[in-house]
Order: sequence, then structure tokens, then C-alpha cells
Amino acid sequence: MNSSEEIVRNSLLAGLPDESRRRLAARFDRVDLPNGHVLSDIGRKVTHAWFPTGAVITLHHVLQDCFSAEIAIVGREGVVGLGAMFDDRPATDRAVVLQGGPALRIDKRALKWEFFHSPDLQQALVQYTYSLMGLVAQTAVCNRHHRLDQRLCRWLLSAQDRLPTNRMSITQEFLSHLLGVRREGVTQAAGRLQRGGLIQYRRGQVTILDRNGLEQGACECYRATRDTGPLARVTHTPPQIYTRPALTA
Amino acid sequence: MNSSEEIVRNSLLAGLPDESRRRLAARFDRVDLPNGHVLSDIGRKVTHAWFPTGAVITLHHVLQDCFSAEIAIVGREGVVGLGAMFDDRPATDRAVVLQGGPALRIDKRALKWEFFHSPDLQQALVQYTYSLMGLVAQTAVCNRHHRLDQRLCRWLLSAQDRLPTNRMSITQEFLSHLLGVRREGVTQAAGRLQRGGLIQYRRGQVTILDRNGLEQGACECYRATRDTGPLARVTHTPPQIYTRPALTA
DNA sequence: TGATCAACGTGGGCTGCCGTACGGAAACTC
DNA sequence: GAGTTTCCGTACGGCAGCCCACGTTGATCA
Repeated sequence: MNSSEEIVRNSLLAGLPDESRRRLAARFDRVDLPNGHVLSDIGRKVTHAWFPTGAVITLHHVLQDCFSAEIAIVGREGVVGLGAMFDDRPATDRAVVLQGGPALRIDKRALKWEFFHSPDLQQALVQYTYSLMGLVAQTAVCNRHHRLDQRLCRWLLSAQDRLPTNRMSITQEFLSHLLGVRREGVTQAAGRLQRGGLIQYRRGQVTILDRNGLEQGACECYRATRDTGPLARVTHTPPQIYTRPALTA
Repeated sequence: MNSSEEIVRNSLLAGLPDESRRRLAARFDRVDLPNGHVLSDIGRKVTHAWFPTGAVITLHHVLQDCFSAEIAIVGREGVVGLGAMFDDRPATDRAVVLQGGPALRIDKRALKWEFFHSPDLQQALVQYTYSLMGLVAQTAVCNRHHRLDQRLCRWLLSAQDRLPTNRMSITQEFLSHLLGVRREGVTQAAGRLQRGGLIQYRRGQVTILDRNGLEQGACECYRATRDTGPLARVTHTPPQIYTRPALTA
């Protein structure tokens, strides 16, 4: 499959007019992201942006004292690496491939050129950025207030929303870094969900058995981000033409 | 003072070329934001953006269950209300004037027009947005891991960085909502800082007595955001001209 | 097939913040 | 100047998640 066919698998790109898509297609490399691959890391310069077309990527922020937490999760509805497009300074957070799969990679300078020459792409990317900001904001408050069990339910649901099956590969150790707790905490919380028949966890493989049950157990943040976050935008609204308002006031 | 003179007091606007500034100046209203004024609220549509030239604004996210926490603080280095420019949906967080003062207000459609017709403004606003995203991300992890005393120190320092004096008006009640804890928790933490001679707190008036001491007590997040956050960008780097890279595979 | 390792399970003590309740002092109001 | 409101101080039980330590179970491999 070439990048012209692949391109419509990413919601941000699928909404663009044909001409923009064709110009971008020539700039994309189709890459297969392996599970666990680190796309960008703290202190490293980022040279590309990735539009997942099947892969799922987790963005997390790691502190100097090794504490960390997930900031956002990105699937086919989004893009990773936009920050570098406007900033030559090294990245401040880490992007890791949670679920291996295809993605379209583009050089940041090429993307920047397209950004400044395509109002459609501009609109899509800036709008995505602000919905992502809302997601991060919600997570900031969620991290402060909600219990581990609730946040685990929320995380499992958000992840599965971006996956084709009800199974995913993730160790409790890695999950603990995303949730910002200890590994033992995840073991206990996952054990409670498992005893409740909501999931099955077996050596790095989670299977979601009861989505309704997880929604019951999740905090309000799941519904909030599902309804107003980046995933809620997969139906594209064409950019409106804005006329300059008259100087009345 | 008219808006042409006021405009250079905001760092984002000061860095723009003269022509952009002149065009924008005609679109700005100089407003005086009173202490405690709510610029935008959850569920309300936002019709303007505000570029503070003296005021300080706190953005916080409020959950349905009334939990809340601060997402970011914005002074003369930033702007409030950008999200609404690309999105007609109601706001998802609340913006409150922490320290009254002047600001430049602009209709969102006018700002959007300028955004799409001025690469300089575009560069400045998008770059600001991403540094703000970094600030929010840092706060998300900070909320998860750091102790109240540390976060209180961090907050006091970040706030004072945007103020002209070492005094500010804020009740412990309001501060508790920003830090995402109970009022009593703030009372105790503030009491400890006061007994240590770092601050003085008296009926809604905080005076910072020992910045060095506060820096000692703050978590790493203060230095991190001071050095790489929006405030670190007040020195403007002119937008570079990007040529479209050749198609070399 | 035995050794090794990665991943999960369990337990006890500790602490920071929560929930709740009450009290006091300063500022405002009529 | 008496009442009311706002704001801050204090106290105590409870608990979620921390720190530390150790045990168990699959998977891998020489």
C-alpha cells in the first residue's frame, strides 16, 4: 500500500481536500512502528512528525526525579511531534509506541512548509492541538483527584478506543509509569478489576471483558474526553471562510 | 494610553513586526480587568481573546464533581482564549483574573483573520501554544507526585514572576482550588512556610519574604517551567523563512 | 532440565491528605 | 456598635497509596 491510500486512515489527514492530501502524500514515508519503539525522548531533538494509521502512541512526561505520568494517548485521530515543528529546542516529553502498527512519517520542515501554505492543514492541526490541550488539562485534574481504580478503568477504555481488538500488550510495570503510581499499586488495582470480571491480566497481556463495567468504574474523565477530546473530532468539519469583520466598535 | 503604546507591553505582541502590530492595534480594545473577574467559564462560549499587559490570569479546569485544579497561569507573556478561535464549542476550563490590570481584548474572528494573514502572528501564537502545552504537562505530573508544600512554593514563585511586587491578593480558599486540595490543607502548608519566615499571609494578602527559601522548598517543576515555559520565551526569535525541502526520497 | 529472568502477587508499617467539625478574629453592614 | 460575613487556625479519625521486602509463576535458554 502506498502513502496515498494509507493517508485516509488517519482522521486528521482524511479530512483534508484532495489537493492537500496529494501534495502531502509525496512527502510522507510509510513506516511500521514496532511495539515499544521510542519516537521522541526528553532532551532529544525531534526531526519528524508521525501520523499514526494503525499504531497507538503514548506521550508521557518524565521528571528529573524519575517520576512520570502519561500526558495523552494518540491513535489514528492524531499526530505526534507537532511541537518540534515550531521549536528547535529538544523535546520535553517522551513518545513510546504502545501498539505497533503503521504510521506516516514526515520531515518537520516539509510539514512546516505545508502548514504555512495550506489553510486546511493549518485549521486541522491547530484545532487538534487545542483538543489535545483539553485532554492534557483533564488529565492534570484527574491525576490530582481521582483514585487509582478509576484512573485505571479510564486508561483501559481510552486505550481500547484506539485499538482494533479487546487485547493489548502492556506490562503492569509500564502501566504504572503511565498512571504515575508504583507497580504494586497497579497489581492490586488490576487484581480488583480482574476479580470483578472486568478484565483479564496475564503476563503483559490485558483482555477487556466488560466495557460497561469499566465505564461504571471509571471517573467522569473518560466520558468527558471521549465526548470532547481529539477522538470526538473524527468527523471533519470543513474550514469556514472567514471574512475580516468590519471596524465598527 | 492607546492600544498602540500598550501593545508592546505584551511579550507575544511586542515581538511582531511593526506592520502586524499596527494592523492589530486597530482591532484591540484596551480593557481593565478587575480582580476576580471571570473571563471564560465552563460551558460558556468565548467571543474574545485577551492579551494581558499588566493583569495576571489563572486558567483552571473544574470537574463535574466540583474538584478543580489550575492548568496554567498567564501574564504579559501570553494570551487567554486562543482555543475559542478555532472552535465554536463552549470552553472547557475557567479563566479568572488573579491580579487586576490592563489587557488588550480582541474579537475572536478578527484575531482569526489576522492569524491566517500574518505568518509572524501565526508563528508566535502556535509557538506559545506549544510552550503552554509543556507547562500543562509538567503540571499534570506535578499534581500526581509532588507534596503540597512543594507545589505551594512553586505556585507562589510562578505567580510572583508575573507580578510587579512581592504582594498578591488571594484567599487560601481560592488557592486551595488552584492547588486541588482542601482549604485546611493550604492553611497548614502556608502556616509552615510562614513559621519558616518565607511568606506572610494575612486575610487574603500574601507577601513573599524569601524567594530563595521558596525555591529551596519548591519541586523541580518551578525551575523546569521557568527555564523552558512560556515565560522563558519573552525574548523574541524572529520567524525564519523556510524553503520547501527538495523531494529527495 | 535446570538455571535464569521477567512479570505478577502479597504483606506490614508509614505518611500526606481527606472529611468533618468547631472556634476565633478581622472586616463589612446597617 | 452590634450583628453578620469572610477568612483563617486547629484537631482527630480514616484511608489511599507509598516504601520496603519477599514469594510465586511462567517464559526463555544453554
